[in-house]
Amino acid sequence: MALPPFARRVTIHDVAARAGVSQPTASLVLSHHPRARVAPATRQRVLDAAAELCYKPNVVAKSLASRRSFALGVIVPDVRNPFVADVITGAERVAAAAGYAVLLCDQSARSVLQHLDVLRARQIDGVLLDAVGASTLPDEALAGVNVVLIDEPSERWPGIATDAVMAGRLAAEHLLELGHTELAFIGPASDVHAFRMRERGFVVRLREAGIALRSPRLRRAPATVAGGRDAMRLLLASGPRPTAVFCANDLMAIGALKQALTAGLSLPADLSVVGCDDIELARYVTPELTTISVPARELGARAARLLLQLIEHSTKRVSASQLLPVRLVTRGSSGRAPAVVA
Amino acid sequence: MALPPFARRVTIHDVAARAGVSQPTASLVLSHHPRARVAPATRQRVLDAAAELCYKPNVVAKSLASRRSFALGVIVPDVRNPFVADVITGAERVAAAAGYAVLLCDQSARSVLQHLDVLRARQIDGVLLDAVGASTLPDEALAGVNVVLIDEPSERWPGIATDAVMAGRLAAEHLLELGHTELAFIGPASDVHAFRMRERGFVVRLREAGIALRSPRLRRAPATVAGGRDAMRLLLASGPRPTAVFCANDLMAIGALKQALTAGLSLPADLSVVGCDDIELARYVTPELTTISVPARELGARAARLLLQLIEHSTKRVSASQLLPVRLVTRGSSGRAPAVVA
DNA sequence: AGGGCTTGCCAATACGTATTTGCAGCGCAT
DNA sequence: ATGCGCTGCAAATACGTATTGGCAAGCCCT
Repeated sequence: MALPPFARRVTIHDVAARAGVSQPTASLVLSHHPRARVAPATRQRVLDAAAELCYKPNVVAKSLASRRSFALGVIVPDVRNPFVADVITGAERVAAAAGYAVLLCDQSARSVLQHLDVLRARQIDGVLLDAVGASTLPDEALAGVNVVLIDEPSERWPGIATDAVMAGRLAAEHLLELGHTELAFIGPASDVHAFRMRERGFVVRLREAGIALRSPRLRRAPATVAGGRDAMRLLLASGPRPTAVFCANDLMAIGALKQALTAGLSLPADLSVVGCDDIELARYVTPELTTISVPARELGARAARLLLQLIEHSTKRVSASQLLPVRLVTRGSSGRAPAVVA
Repeated sequence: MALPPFARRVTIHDVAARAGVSQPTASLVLSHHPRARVAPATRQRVLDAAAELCYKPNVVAKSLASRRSFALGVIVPDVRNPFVADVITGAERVAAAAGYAVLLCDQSARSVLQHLDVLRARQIDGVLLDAVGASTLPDEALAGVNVVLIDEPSERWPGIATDAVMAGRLAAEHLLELGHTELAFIGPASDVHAFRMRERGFVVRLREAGIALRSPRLRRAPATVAGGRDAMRLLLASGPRPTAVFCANDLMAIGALKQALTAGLSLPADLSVVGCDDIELARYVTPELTTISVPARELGARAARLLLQLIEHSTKRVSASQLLPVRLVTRGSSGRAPAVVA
């Protein structure tokens, strides 16, 4: 049943007319209302008519009438971060499978608050906030929206997070086992919970081993390759060189690693570098990056599933936020501590 | 003027009531209708009322009434491809600045045709198709939608592309200048125009230099790191080794480069590798990747601007598709051809 | 002074769907 | 036979905005 050119889109009224029923009846049938009292024969006529006319419901009208948009917002710091891209991929697949669209909201395009305003104006059904500093938002910013936080546990909103403290601990333990005692940390001075916890896990585990991380060996920089590079440059320029560095994410670690090579160090003989996230490119730098693997896509997928539950079952309180496990992936950028420390 | 808790959202009716005018008048004022005949005093009362009530228009209702969604769809093969992420970033910024939202449509979540259906149902105002094989779509798939193709020139739809043929030529010229005569190409067997043109430019330029690219040195693989790695493995296993390889994108080049190192070659002494795109990580592999720089973000931004023009001025025929220039970025992965070829 | 034109606004309607309510007709029990 | 409850549907209304048409008041002109 080909559409004539320039045909007006077929609406539910057309379907109703062809089936010989009223528009509300057609709506009842087509929205698959569970306890809809419609005679089987009538239902079939409506379904046939819809099929013959290739009826596609107008989501906008549906949204207005039902006050649901069948869309999720995903607010992220930067799509270009491969970890973030993985999270988005996981979330979008789940959303698409459930019939939801995904509105991409990058912090580089608008602020989080602006994005939330826009999403509200679109009657968004739910919002995923990924590592965007949700805890620093004013209370009313998220009022009345279904929200799931990614990698940022909170008592106020449900969330899915990875075991960031454990990530830090694993990195520390790995380096301790390799005999390192001169350690450093590079991470952002950000509000993002996961970064803070990775740092905390690392620092605490070192303290348990009797090692204190003093200020020059605790460097702050943006969570990017350039940030890691700059931090490493400063680290090498200030005081006695550490023999191992843990970076808050792989991008920083790659920058740090690269800078160390540029400075003439050989890795891992002179210096071990450990990252966090296990992005695909961790395997493609030289030496390959030892890192803490974090299930990014799974993180996005679970967050989306949780959000859909919130929306569809309007669950008030969801089970306590979930923690996804992380694991150490040993590659070439980490090795035994040099025998003698300068 | 704080909102009372659980307040119904303020609608244009509330604004009209407070300003003492009818709803249509309020609508006239608030939609900034250009030639709206409204007395200045009335206009001001409406604006004041809107400000006092913190009126935020409901985009869904607006969409239904105006048959525009103020949203763009961006259909891409994979957000996790850093080049694609850059394109998206450019597009989203432009869209956001113009008040449009961006619906992310990843091929891994739904097929292009499905995405187009979904977008149509949402009354999408326009769609950006990035390297998604638009030329292979059935004609009716894009009927009635504003479309701008990215990196895939076509007579049927407007588009923004990069000079892919030139990219291939530049790579060829660079390697020829370095004295290479044993060359190879690694690229996907895909419908994506840019990849085909990069290949063509490379092959044609070599032919001009009297060099024919025969089959074992023209390898097909998916446009990913893994694809590049596998292709390089096969390349090294079959017949006399080439001294230089051009890859259709940086991801493949990184995989190829890595595999060559694994095989014990030293770069660029034994083998030169050239990529295409200049993604950020091209600078962070070792050796740093020589590549053809392609303005990804600019590509996305221009495509979005063009699409907005199409939408807002409903231009029938846009100026012929634009071609963005590319340039060679020489780094460590390419060098002079070995003196003696085995 | 009266007719035409402009100005400023409102009433009515449209957009396409969901939902609520009410009304026939039927079977059943008395 | 009469009342009651149930079934199956349609009529009416809502969602929040944009747009069209028309009407009254005021102006200018002759």
